[in-house]
Amino acid sequence: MTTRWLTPEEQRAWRAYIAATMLLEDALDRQLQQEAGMPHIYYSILATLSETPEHRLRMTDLAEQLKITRSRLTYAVARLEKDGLLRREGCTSDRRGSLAALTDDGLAVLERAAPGHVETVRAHIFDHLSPEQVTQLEEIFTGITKGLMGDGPGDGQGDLPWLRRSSTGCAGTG
Amino acid sequence: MTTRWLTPEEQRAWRAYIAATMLLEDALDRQLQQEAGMPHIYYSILATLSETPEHRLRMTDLAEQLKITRSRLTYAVARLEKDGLLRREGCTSDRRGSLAALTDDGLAVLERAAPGHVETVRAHIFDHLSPEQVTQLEEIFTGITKGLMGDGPGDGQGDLPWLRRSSTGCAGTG
DNA sequence: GGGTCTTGGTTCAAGTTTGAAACAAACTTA
DNA sequence: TAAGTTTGTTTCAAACTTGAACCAAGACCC
Repeated sequence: MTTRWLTPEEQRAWRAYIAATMLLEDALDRQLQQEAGMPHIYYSILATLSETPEHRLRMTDLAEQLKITRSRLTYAVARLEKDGLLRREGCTSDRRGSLAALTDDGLAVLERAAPGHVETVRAHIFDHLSPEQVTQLEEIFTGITKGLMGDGPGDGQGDLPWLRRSSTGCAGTG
Repeated sequence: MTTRWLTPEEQRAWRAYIAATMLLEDALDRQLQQEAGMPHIYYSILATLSETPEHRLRMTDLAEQLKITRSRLTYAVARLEKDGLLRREGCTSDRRGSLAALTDDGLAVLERAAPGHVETVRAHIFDHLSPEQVTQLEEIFTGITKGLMGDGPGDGQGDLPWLRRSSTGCAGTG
């Protein structure tokens, strides 16, 4: 079948998206590198852990929530552990499993960096958007995400990791 | 001043954006790695060159158009040159300058990969969007980009590189 | 119990990106 | 024209990411 090229409108939207994404990632990384000594995705790891009741999560759950590979997460967690911001724990109920658990230091770093991070996000994004545009933003990217998650390996239906297994089944030390 | 945290709506939008962006970058990189043996940004370098009349551009112009650092571009161009997909040329009118020029091989690779790339972009994005959403997407990200470009080093006004200097001032060999 | 398959996670080597420092040509100014 | 400054680009070392290969533990099957 002959290629369905992008229309001029689509091209403009696509280029605008790419440009903004590049600049935004850069701005977030720079800000967090300055104020927390780590790139954005590392900060997100800490933030995600802090949102669970036990402040800990299995590696695979963490990776799937953040949409990164397990390999990438392994290295990131190793670095954060070396810095004392989180700790690894074995999983008692499934001895293959590993948990990443936020330390007090990690939580402190997170709380110190959060205001600056939020301010950056707000300044670069939400200050430019009307409430309707915020809604549009969510709808657009939720749809895209759904499409991208159905594609991957899996059955395309029950593939959402947080529906598959209890993440807290291992957090017995809390 | 006390932190202006994100509202629940903003949080949802932000998370949707982050998730989609991660998955999308992955999907594009994987597709282009498969079909063209290079990551998305490398493909974009070739694509950008192909859009100029002379199929060549100065390093700084290329970097600014793609929103990447000059350092990153230097390494990427070195790799692409090693692969024979582009060639470096000196700039005659300003002997500090370097040009990257698309080779015939580079153009061939680009043309072979383009349909698959466009199809991926379409399948993952535009197939999920109404025409109104395409317009919204452009407006939202154009605004964000403008904000991010005003911030950086520069006077915040005439800082658009393509208005500063003729890029073709060096392309004398065409 | 002994195969086999799957799942959770790490490791390896190669490739990519980063930010700062270095370099060189052009511009400015005295 | 000899500083000193700015601009265009590369280089360096360290950090990060990738995909494939690997290992170990659970699950399944007879």
